[in-house]
Order: sequence, then structure tokens, then C-alpha cells
Amino acid sequence: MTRIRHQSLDCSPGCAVEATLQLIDGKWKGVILYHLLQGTLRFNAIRKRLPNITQRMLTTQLRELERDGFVLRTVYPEVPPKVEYSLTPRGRTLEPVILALKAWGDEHTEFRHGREACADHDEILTSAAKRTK
Amino acid sequence: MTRIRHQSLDCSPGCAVEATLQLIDGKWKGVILYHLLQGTLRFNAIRKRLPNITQRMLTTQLRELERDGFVLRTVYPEVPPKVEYSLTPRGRTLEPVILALKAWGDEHTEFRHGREACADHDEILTSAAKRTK
DNA sequence: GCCCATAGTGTCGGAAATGATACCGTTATG
DNA sequence: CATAACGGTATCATTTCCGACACTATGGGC
Repeated sequence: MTRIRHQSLDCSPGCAVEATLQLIDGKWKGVILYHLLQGTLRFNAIRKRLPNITQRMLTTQLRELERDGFVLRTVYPEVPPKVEYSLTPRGRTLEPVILALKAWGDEHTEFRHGREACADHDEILTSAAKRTK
Repeated sequence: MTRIRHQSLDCSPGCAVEATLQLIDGKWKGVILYHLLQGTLRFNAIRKRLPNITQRMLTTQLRELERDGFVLRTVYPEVPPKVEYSLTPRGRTLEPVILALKAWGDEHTEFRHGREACADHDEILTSAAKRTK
């Protein structure tokens, strides 16, 4: 694991733009950060908000966000496991960026929200259990 | 060509974030947009600002930006060819986003700028000519 | 003993993004 | 006739990302 994206940064002022993009790029990081802006969430809580993400992907993205210092991972020594994710102070500095992305998206894109796509959150989460048969 | 990234948008409010990211994602789009914010540029002018991009990549990214309505491509019927790229009004609506990305990058990342990395712009641009031998 | 919930990991394969390299077309110029 | 300038294409290989799917660990409740 531990992907390193676009290894080398180019020079010139534009670099800062790329540098930031590299950190929040990754198919799900933007949304994850967005949801964490609204508060601490447990693993499965995030999963419910991202109906199409696989468990592996969620783990990967969260680990990368943690590695980059944006997210704090807190494991409670309980059974069944309880793991909470929250933004670090550094993570919170991304707020303006995330909000800018969101604002633009809200204004300039139409996408079917709700219904067809959202319908089956829980279904997904429970299907694992069913398959255990 | 004509890559379609992350085809389907998920539902929920976070979507807007992803939707925007999908459009400006692509290893070079962010920087390209940033440079175009500062004015119209010719193909090779952009190339000089992005020392490590290949010609193919620059073309590809510009075409995608054009397709998404962010960039206007103006071809002058001259020889040798002259092609100018500029932001459309829609492209300019991305300004706050790009600037937010830049601002964050400037504040929160250190990267060697100048020197080593920048040194050889023209070298790159002239090497093609040399190789023609 | 067996199942349940939660939060993972491991492995594999395909798709997508990017890179390297070489070639193209037009005309003015020497 | 060869060359150079500019802005490309075409082709192929590589790298990276992502999804499907199966498997794991733990301890409480039945």
C-alpha cells in the first residue's frame, strides 16, 4: 500500500495547487473529509454515507488521510471494535478548500441526488452478514 | 481518449465535492488552470511553465478542459501554427477553488521551488529540435 | 461450541492515467 | 531542396488506482 502520488512536485508557483490536489485526490478523500468536517464518525458511519465505497477503499483512504496528518484515528479497546475518525487541527485547515469545492459543485453541476443512488445504504451494510451463511 | 473519470457520482451532499474534484483532477489540470487565470497563453507558453509535462499530456489535459467548458481554444490559421488558450467565463468561476488550493499549498507544504527543478525549461523545448538530426 | 458485530487484511485482476518515443503538416527562408 | 517553427497525433509500455471477494480477530450472549 502506501501509494505515493505524483512523486515529484514541479517548480513554479502553480506547484502549490498541485501539491494540495495530490493530498486530497483519491477517489473518496474529498467526500470523506467533507463528512468529517461535520464531526467525528465511526468507520461504519462513514461507510453509510458513501454507499458505493468498498471496505478496503475506505480503509485505504482513511489510512492515507491519517498518514498525511489530516485525520485522527482513535481505537477503543472494546469488542466488537470501535474506531472513531476525526479531523486533526491540520485537517481542519482544509475546510476552506473543501467548502470551495462543495460550493462550486453545488452551483455548477447537476447530478441526481437521492433516490436511485441512495436507496440502499443499509442493504449494503447488512449484506455482508447475510453472505456469512 | 475522452476519459470518463469515476463515472457515477454518488448521492448525498458530499457529492458536490467529488463532482468538482473529478473535473479538476488530472495530474496537470490544476496548474494549467492556475496559469490560465493569469491570462491567455499559447501552447508552448504553457509548456514552458510546466517543465515536466509531455506534449501528449498537455494536449490531453487541455482538450479535457476544453470539453468541460473551462478553456477556450483559439486556432490562428498561420504558419507556423498559433494556438491560444484562455479561460471561458465558466472556467473563471473556478477561480475561488483554484486560489483556495493554492493558498493551502503555499501555507502548508514545503517544496523546493526554483533551481534544480526549474533550470531546464528551454532545454526541454529545444531538445526535440536537436533530436531531429 | 456457535454466532454476532465491528473493523479490519490479503490477493487478484482489470481499468484508467500517465509516460516515452517517434512521426506529421504547413509555409517562409536560405 | 532542406530546414526550422509550432502544435499537434499515433502507438506502445508502464504505473497507479480501484473494485470484487474472501478471510481474520475478539469477546459477549445463547
